[in-house]
Amino acid sequence: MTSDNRVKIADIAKRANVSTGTVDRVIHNRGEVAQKTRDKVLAIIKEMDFEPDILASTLASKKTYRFASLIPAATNDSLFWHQPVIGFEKALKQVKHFGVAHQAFSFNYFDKESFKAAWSELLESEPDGIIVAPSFADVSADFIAQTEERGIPVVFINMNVFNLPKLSFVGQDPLRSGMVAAHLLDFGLKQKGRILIVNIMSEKGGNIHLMSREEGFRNYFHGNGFSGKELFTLNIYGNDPTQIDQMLSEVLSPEGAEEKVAGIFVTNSRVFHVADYLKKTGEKHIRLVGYDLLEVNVDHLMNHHIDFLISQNPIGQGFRSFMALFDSMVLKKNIQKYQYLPIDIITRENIDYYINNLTNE
Amino acid sequence: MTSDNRVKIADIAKRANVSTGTVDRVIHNRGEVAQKTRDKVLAIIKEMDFEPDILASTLASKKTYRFASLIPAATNDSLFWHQPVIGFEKALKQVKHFGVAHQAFSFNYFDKESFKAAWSELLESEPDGIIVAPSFADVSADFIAQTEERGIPVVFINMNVFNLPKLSFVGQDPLRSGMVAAHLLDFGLKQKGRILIVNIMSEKGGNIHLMSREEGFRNYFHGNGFSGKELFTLNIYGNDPTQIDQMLSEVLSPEGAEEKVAGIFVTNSRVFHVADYLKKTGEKHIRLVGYDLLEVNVDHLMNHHIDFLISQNPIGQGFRSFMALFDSMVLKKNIQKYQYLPIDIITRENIDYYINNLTNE
DNA sequence: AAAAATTCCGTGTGCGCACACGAAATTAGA
DNA sequence: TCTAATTTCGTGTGCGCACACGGAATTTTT
Repeated sequence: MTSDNRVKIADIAKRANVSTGTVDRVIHNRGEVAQKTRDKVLAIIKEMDFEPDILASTLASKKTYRFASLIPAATNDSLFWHQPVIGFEKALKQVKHFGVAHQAFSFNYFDKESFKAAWSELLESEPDGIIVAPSFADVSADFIAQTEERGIPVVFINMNVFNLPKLSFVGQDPLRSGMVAAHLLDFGLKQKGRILIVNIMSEKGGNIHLMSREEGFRNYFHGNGFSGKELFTLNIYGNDPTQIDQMLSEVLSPEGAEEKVAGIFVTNSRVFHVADYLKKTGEKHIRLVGYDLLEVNVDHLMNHHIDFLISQNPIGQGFRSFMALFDSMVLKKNIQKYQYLPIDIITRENIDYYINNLTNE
Repeated sequence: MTSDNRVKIADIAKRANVSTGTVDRVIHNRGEVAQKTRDKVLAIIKEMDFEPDILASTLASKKTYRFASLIPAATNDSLFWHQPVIGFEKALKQVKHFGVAHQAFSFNYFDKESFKAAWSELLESEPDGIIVAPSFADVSADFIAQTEERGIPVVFINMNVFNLPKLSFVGQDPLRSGMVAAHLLDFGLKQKGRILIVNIMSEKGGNIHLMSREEGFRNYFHGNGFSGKELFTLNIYGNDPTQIDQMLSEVLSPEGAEEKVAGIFVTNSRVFHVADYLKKTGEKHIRLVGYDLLEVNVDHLMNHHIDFLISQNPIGQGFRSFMALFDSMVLKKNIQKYQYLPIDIITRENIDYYINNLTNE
C-alpha cells in the first residue's frame, strides 16, 4: 500500500553536502554553481540514479506549454481532416494536468495563400510547440526557417517534407501503402487482367502523396515479376461527378476498352466517386480498393461496392503528433524522428474496430 | 506561459464558508460532515465544476496501487504470451509516477494445476487490481468469487468468460476474426474450391477460442449465400510435426483428396506447421491464412508460404488491460466493459508497422 | 442544568520540487 | 590590507491536495 524509496533531491543534497537549492540549479543548468560542486552533484545524481518526480515538478513550476496545430479545415474535399482533431483532443485530455494547452489553426486545403496566412497567425500566437500538415512545401520552408530560429519544435503530420528540419514526422509511408493496395488486388484477381489506377486530384498541386502511392502500387507488380497484369493510369482533375463519370465510362465501357478492366485502385479517399459510378452502371465484377473511412466510403464498403479500404488512422496520427510534442517537451524524452503508422486494411468484417477506435485513448 | 484559473479546493471552501478540511471530507466521502453542509458543498462543487488536480492529489496521498498480472508463460507452445508483457511494461512506464507498481505471475498454458497455484500465489500478494488470462474457466470462477468478495477489480485479457463479473475484457472478437479470414480466402480464390479449416490444439481443452474462430469462418460463407466453396475441418491434437505432416498429407495429397484444396485457414498461431508442410511438399497454389506474428510465421509470410496473418495486437492487449485498471482505479474513470481490439490484417508489405509497433507507447 | 458522549469541523503539516531572495564566500580593485 | 564587485550558495515559501489531531458545537445522559 505505501512503499517507496525513490531518491529525491534532498537525498542528493545531503549526500553532496550542499543545499537542495544548489542541486536544483545543476539539474536545470541554471548556472551560479562552482564547477567543482557541479561535477560532484552530477556524479551523485548519476550514482544514485536520481529521476525527478514529474508530478511534484510540474506542480511546483506553474509552467504552461502551449501547442498549436495547423491542418486543413475539414470540408467536402477533405473530410479526412476532421479526424486528427479528435486525436489532438484525446491526447490533450490525457496530459492537460501537466499544464498543456492547445490552439487549433486551419486553412483551405487548396489555397496556398490561406495556408500562408494561417501560418503567420499561428506564429503570432507564440506557441511552444507546433503540429503542421505541410501542404505547400515552399511556404512551409519559409516558416520552418523561423521556427528553427526561435527554437520552436515542429511535428509534421500526415505529409512529410524530407529536406526540412523537424522534431518528428507522423504519418504513413505512401509507397508502402500503394504496395499493400497492389497486393490486395493482385491476390483477388485471376492471373490476367487490366488494372486501372485512378488519381482524382486538385488542379492546384499538392498531390505528391498520390504519386507516391501510384509508384508503390506499380513497384509491387514490377518487383514480383510479370504477373500478367497490365496497369494503366487515369488522372482526373477536379471533383465534378459528371465529369468523373464520363471519364470513367470512356475507359471502362465495353466499347472503349480493349480488354476488360478487372480491378481499380483509387489513390485517395475520393474512391467513393468510382464506387458511385460502378454502382450506377451495375458493374459487379470490378474489384475496387481505395483510401480512408469516410462515411460515403464506408457505405460502399458495406454494400460490396468497395472491396478494401486502406485506413491512415487519422485519429492516431493526431494523437501521436500531439504526444510527440508532449514527450519531447514535457517529459524530455527522445522522440523517434519518423513515426510510420500502420497501414490498416479494412473490410466489412473488421471495420467496426477501426471506426472511432480508442486505440490511443 | 503562465495562465490558469482552475478552481481548487480552497475556492470551494471559501464559497461554502467551511474549511478546506471539510471540503476534503465530502469529496472523499469520509463522513464526519453534517448532511446540510455536505449538500451545500456538493452543490458548490458541481456549480463551480471542480475537478481535483490529480498531480497534487497523488503527490499528497502517498497511496500506492499494486497491479498483478496472471498470464501463460511464453513457451514454444505459446510464444504469443511474450508480447502482452511488453504492453504491461509500456503502460507501467507511462503511469508509474502515479504510484503504480506491477507484479507478474505466470502459469503453464496446459496445466490447470499450475494455473490454480499461480492464482493462489497472486491472491496472497494482496494486489489492488488484477489482469488475468482466464484459460480455465472453472478455476477462474472460483477465484473470481474471492476477488469479488474482496472488491478487487479484475480485467480479462485475450480470452473472455462471459458469465463472470469483471471490470473489463480486452481482446479480440474471435467470431469476427474468423469472418475476416474467410473474407480474405474468399476474395483470393476462384469461384469454386474446397477450403480446409485446421485446428491445431491441445488435448487438454481450453480451445473455445478456436471453435469461435471456425464458427465465424463458416458463418461468413453461409451469410454470403452459396459461394461455391466447400468447407471441411481437420482437428489435430498435440503439436508433433511428424504427426501433423501425416494428417495434412492424408487430406491434401492427390490420392487422398477428392477435389483439390484451394485454401487453408489455421485457427491459431500454429499456422507455421502447415506452412512448413506446404513448403516441404513444394505446394504453391494453396492459399494460407493464420494468426499471430510469431517469428516463424513472419518468415513464412515473407517467403510467400503464408498469404495473410491476422494479428491480435498482443502488445496492445497488454497495454490496454493495464490502462483499464489505471483509468478505473487511479483516475476514477468509467471503463468500457468490452474493449475489442482491431483485427489487423498483415501482409508482407505492411508488417513492418505492426511488429514492435509503438501504437500505444 | 451540568456532565458526558457524539457529531462535526478548522488548523497545521507535509508530499517533492521550483524559484526568489538574500547571505556567505570568493575574487578583484585600490 | 581593506572595500567593492562577483560568484556561489542556503533558506524560505508555495504549488494543490490528503490526512491527522484536537477543539468547538451539538446531542444525549444523569
